Amino acid sequence: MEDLINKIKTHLHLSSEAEEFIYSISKEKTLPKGEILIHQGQVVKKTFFVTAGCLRSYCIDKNGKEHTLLFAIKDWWISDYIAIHTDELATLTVECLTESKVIEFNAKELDKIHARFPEFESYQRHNLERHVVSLHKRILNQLQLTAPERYDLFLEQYPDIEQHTRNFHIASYLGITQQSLSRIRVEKVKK
Amino acid sequence: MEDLINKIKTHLHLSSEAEEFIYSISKEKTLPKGEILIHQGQVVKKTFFVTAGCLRSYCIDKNGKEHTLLFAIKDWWISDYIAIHTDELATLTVECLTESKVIEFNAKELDKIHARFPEFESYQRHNLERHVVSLHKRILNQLQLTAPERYDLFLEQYPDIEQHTRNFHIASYLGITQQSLSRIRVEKVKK
DNA sequence: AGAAAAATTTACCCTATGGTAAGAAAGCTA
DNA sequence: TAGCTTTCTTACCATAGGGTAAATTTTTCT
Repeated sequence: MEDLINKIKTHLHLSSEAEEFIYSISKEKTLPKGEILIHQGQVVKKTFFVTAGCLRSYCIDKNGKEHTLLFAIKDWWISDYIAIHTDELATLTVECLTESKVIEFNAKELDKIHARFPEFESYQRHNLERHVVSLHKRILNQLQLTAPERYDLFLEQYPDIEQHTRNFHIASYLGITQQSLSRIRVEKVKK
Repeated sequence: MEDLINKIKTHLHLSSEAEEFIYSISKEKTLPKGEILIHQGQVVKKTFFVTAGCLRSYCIDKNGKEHTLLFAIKDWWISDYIAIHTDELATLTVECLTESKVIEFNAKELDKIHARFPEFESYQRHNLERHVVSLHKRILNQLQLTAPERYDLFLEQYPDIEQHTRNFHIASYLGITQQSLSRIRVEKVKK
């Protein structure tokens, strides 16, 4: 819980009322590896702030193949924002890749923070702007880089994540098969 | 100019002061086809609201190939938000695909609207949330769909855009070559 | 309209990545 | 630690899409 409060405080003066509000609507949880927090096809009400461990969100396509949208480690948020903001059922699944600690919020309740404490508006706007930038970059990288280049970039961007993930998770993030990633890794070692 | 004001008014009560502010910091422009609004490698200061015509933003990779990030038609915003929000030089180029009308803003000045008229905060937050959702969907589509499927979806999402764009623009958005798109189009006609 | 430029199509072959399957390695559980 | 399960690697062949180039069509310019 401290982690979230501290993170906010680096960007914002947090009144004791606002801090109290955050406490009142959140629940800290420790989750085992493999736990599913959001199930594809179900209603999505929750959003999670990660304080330890590693989670990922992914969709399953018509052939049963998984495609990873996001890995979330300490200090990241994770949920199915497609579902939350379009009021549809989950297209994503969110699972714990390792034992993890999260702070759970009801997304609709959390949203009220902006009305009650307007100083959160611009904080949240900045978060969203940064997120948009990272998504723009990811799309451009997917368009212009080869699979080995994307893998190298991934390792730069998530330097410690291989402790937490299996290779097939990374492959499904990069848009290649597990076998291709395995070949790419072999080539890297040769050099 | 009316278009922008009207668009905002569908989401927000717009005070006459705020309307006045928007007028005071904006400039309406008619641009010929081929005009470049943002040049890769230069400082980005401006952002554009499109009221007529069609523009696109794209990057050029190390082999000289173009990759389209976004097409913008009536009522869309376009700029290089990577550059604006990271204070770096433009990685993108923004060009007019047809003669177009835009409302030009200095991005930093426009940003002040949130401090001066706080009601814009939540409006902008919602815009960003919707944009994030569309980017999440695009990434998932790129991961799970074949090129012909992505093309079909593109035609659904931008039903009238083929009037404005060349096929190689669309190919560079879908992440395929012009030649592949040509083959896909031939196959579609056969069915 | 006619010439020039640009875009599209088509054909050829090539390469990166996919699919399947089997064996090896690693990780988990009792 | 043994046995079971999952993941990773390797090998094979298959295929989607890429690269080059030339012919054709469309668009632009004067």
